[in-house]
Amino acid sequence: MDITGIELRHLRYFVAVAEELHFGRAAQRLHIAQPPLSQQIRKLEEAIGHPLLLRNSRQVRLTGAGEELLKRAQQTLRKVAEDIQSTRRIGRGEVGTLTVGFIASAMLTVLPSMLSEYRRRFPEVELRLREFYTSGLLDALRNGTADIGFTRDADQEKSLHTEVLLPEPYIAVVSAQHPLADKASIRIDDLRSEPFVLFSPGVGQNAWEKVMRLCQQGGFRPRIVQEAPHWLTILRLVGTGMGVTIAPKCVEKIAHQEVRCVRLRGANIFSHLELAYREQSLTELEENFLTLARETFRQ
Amino acid sequence: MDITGIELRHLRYFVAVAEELHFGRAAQRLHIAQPPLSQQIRKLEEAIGHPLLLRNSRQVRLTGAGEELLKRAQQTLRKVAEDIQSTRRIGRGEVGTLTVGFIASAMLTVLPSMLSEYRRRFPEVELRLREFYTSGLLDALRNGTADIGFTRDADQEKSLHTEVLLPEPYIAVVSAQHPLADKASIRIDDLRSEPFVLFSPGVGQNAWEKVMRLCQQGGFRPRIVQEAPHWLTILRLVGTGMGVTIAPKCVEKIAHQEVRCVRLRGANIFSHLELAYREQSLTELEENFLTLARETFRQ
DNA sequence: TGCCAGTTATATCCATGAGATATGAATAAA
DNA sequence: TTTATTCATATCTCATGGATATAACTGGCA
Repeated sequence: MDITGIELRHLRYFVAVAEELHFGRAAQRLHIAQPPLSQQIRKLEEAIGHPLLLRNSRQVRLTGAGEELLKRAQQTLRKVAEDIQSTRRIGRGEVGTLTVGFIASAMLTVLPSMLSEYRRRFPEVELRLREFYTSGLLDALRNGTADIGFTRDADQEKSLHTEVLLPEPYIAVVSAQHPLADKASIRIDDLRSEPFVLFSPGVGQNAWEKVMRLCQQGGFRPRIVQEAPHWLTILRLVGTGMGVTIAPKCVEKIAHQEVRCVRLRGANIFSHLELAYREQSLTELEENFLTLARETFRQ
Repeated sequence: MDITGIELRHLRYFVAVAEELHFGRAAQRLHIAQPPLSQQIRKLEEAIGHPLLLRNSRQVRLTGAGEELLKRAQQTLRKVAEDIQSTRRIGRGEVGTLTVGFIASAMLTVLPSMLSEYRRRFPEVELRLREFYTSGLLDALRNGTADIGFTRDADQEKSLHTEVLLPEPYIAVVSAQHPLADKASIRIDDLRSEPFVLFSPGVGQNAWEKVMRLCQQGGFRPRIVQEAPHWLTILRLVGTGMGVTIAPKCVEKIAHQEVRCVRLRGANIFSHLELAYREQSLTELEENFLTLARETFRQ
């Protein structure tokens, strides 16, 4: 038997004998009989090429080589146990790094409390948060810059999987001075002749088209007087009377005094907050995160 | 299979697959067929409780847990190899510490060059040298303060083994002014009426008795006027004309102008320079030293 | 001196399981 | 669709780890 024939079994047995200095007690501790223990120790000694234990039928002692190997084998056994623990913790998704991309409006939902809960449950996962527009987030997911993304109305992509977390109705946002400002609800075609301030189309083809289709159902094409990249900007502009906008319902959370949010009656198109990730190769880390996300948004 | 069922074999196999990312090539590298390799990897995954490799029949990839285990298993395999190397070096007696005790007169023989040669051959052995009288050296050997001793005419001790390295004839040392000073050789009974300066009897019963027997063969009991613990002291005293002495032949190496060394004709008692050590449990380190000592003194 | 007790080594047998061979299943490329 | 590649499954064989029984050795004790 050469070195490649040495197994952890030999080290476990040797450590037991070296610690007990007694084959019988060591065998008991290992839950095997004494003769096979003697045999395995002999094989180890043959593989190493030197005696490790001096036995006369009255006492067992370690040779110098045996003392050295005892010290090192104890280390090795401890190390292997630790290695397995550590591997299991990663396997359970308890340790590691997870980069989560999100669009700004996702932070207007239960996402913040979900992230908070995740940190509580998995304190040893380093959670990196990065804000994107949906289109940029899809790129980031594809090239691995982000592991999981919260997107809105993402375009379908091969290699990326998306699932709807939260379907939100659209609302109209108008200036507080606007004639429609105090209505409980309006119909989309009430806005046909209004100037529009809309989210920039660069954020995603699909998101843009949903708004266009909504207007189309009202029988008009919106007259766009301004585009802007953030809902806060858009709401401020709407507040000045520059125009009206159509937004997912969650945006009402950041509505201020100068604007009013009005429900859109009869609209059957929804804005979708989605969970997006690379289809293949979900780690346990990612699975754990996804599971919590689904649970949180289901309510 | 739980953790105690994990063997180095599993780690070796896993590292091969994880490095090759290909079961077939890994199996070749391990000189086994592919199916048993797959089986062993599966067992390892079951023991750990998490998948380590993601395989679809086109490619093999590591999971996060797999990457962790790969890194750690590589370390473990390297460590075990180093442990065995290190153990073997100690087994070969190439590393360690050896305490050698000796009597002063041993340094008048080939011992110094033997020690020099030993250091050349075993540079990683720390050689500790301690000077004793024979009786003290035997104590030191018994209680483990010294591992190997160079003694002279040691008393027999159970548990200590002694072997003769160098039988030396006795010589007479007289003052340069002494009537016998210029004889090529004398007989022991030529000294019958001389005053004697002798080595202290405390150094050992046997050594003392040998000198007594030598005188007895000359038909007299020596008249001892002085005892001293070092040959250099004795020779100085002899040089002053205080008396004569009987010494092992090697002492002539430190004879100075005021004394003369004279061969003793017809004496058949020899002083023995010996090698002494605990009988049981000679380490390779000690064996190597003893072998070189025997070789050196044989010449 | 010889017997006893305690301990390790040896002999032999059995059963587990590591590994081989043959084949199936899955998937990407042609 | 076919083919080539690759991993998994099924089955068999044989090596070997472990059990049992016993021998050999050694120190203590009568």
